[in-house]
Amino acid sequence: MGDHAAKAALFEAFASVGKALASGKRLELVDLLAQGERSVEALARAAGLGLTTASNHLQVLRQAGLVVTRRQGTKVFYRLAGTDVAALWALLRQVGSAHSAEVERARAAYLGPGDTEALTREQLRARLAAGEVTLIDVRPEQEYAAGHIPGALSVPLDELADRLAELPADGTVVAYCRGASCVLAHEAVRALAAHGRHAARLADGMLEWRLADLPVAV
Amino acid sequence: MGDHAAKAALFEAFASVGKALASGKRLELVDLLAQGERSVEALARAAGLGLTTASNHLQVLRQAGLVVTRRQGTKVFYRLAGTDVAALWALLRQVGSAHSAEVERARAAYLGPGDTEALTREQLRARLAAGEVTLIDVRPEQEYAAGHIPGALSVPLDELADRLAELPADGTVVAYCRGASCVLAHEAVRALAAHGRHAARLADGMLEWRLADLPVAV
DNA sequence: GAACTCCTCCATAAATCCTTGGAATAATGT
DNA sequence: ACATTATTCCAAGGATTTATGGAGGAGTTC
Repeated sequence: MGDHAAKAALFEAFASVGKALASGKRLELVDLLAQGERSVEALARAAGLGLTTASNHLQVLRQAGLVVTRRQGTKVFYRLAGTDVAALWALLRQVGSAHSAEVERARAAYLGPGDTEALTREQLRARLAAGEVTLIDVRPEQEYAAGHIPGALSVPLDELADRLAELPADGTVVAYCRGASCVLAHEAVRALAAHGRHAARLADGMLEWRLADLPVAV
Repeated sequence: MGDHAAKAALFEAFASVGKALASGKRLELVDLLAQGERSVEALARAAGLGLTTASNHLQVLRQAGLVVTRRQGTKVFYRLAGTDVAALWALLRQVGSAHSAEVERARAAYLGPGDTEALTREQLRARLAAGEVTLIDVRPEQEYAAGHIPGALSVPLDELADRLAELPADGTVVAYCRGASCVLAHEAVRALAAHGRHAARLADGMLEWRLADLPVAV
């Protein structure tokens, strides 16, 4: 009947999923994995973690069922266990942004002043279809290769300053990156504006684009 | 620029939302709050927690922005900070059920054999509209009062055995409760079947009904 | 099979979290 | 003012989690 122990066990099982989301380091890993699969070493480097530390965190994520692995040669590639995991990460972020003052403060401090022009996905699609904008993907090239918005040009943020010549001088350039809390597009817009270009950014990023089931090019 | 400390701070801020979801006890509180607001004492009693323990957990949830409070006289009522929080809880459960073997095991152990007939929301609406079924809400009366499916009769599980006379002997009775991992409807169906009634349950429950923006009676 | 790469497992110390009782606070009633 | 009810704050122990080195396993190359 009202089996107390069984109920507690079920909620503890759900909590182990919550626990997986209870560390900033692990969330960084999830955020990276939402862009595509990666090896342990690549994840550790990208997240600035020690190898064993990264491996430990990945075990926690795996135990909770959020990620799965694939072995290729000596390397082990991790990826998210499903679209629903990406959706969970996106929703966690949204809830935090909507209700936590602490998140809002940290968001503003990291992303910078919210004065850059932002386009919704729908606006971007319309302006892309009309040929009114040049779209650039400012994530690292590897992430572009794992899937990007059709029509986007890969211009990693590092290379942006050197590759301004490739972008039309008079049109609007729209930058996008990983997702709603990714800093790359913000910085790209500021850099472009500093060079006198008219620039805007996609309000969120590739994560939300995929979740909206919009077409993805590879 | 690539301000490492600011990025870490933002992800830690998101993680504090994750931490709020990292305890089975807190998830029980969230599950209760998804049914409607309650006082601290009522929550502690319903979740089987010490008063100070419950208050502590509620502080964690509040700090993360998942719940908000309202004072009325000497009592403090807690409620979820928004629909998105309920959605987050529902999605966390779904992800756990989909990918974690541990969750599946605990779910089966708590909810019992999955042999009871389940209806989707759409099926239920159609059969209700056609007058083919009697719908009963087997949650505690207080939760029914805070909002229920239109046309449902309040028959808390405790009272079900004594109130069989109120239910048609030859029709189908459909029971529902809090949500997808709530045991009440499962037990109600088993109890009804044991008394020779034809019974089924709504596959999920009130939480998902609200999230689907279906009409709610009060 | 020896050397090598990549990753996981284990042990440990530091940090953090959970639970619990008792004191403090806030609103209400006498 | 004082007592009462409902909740939060504080402190302390015990349990859990985290970061990090070093040992061990799996797969590849020679």
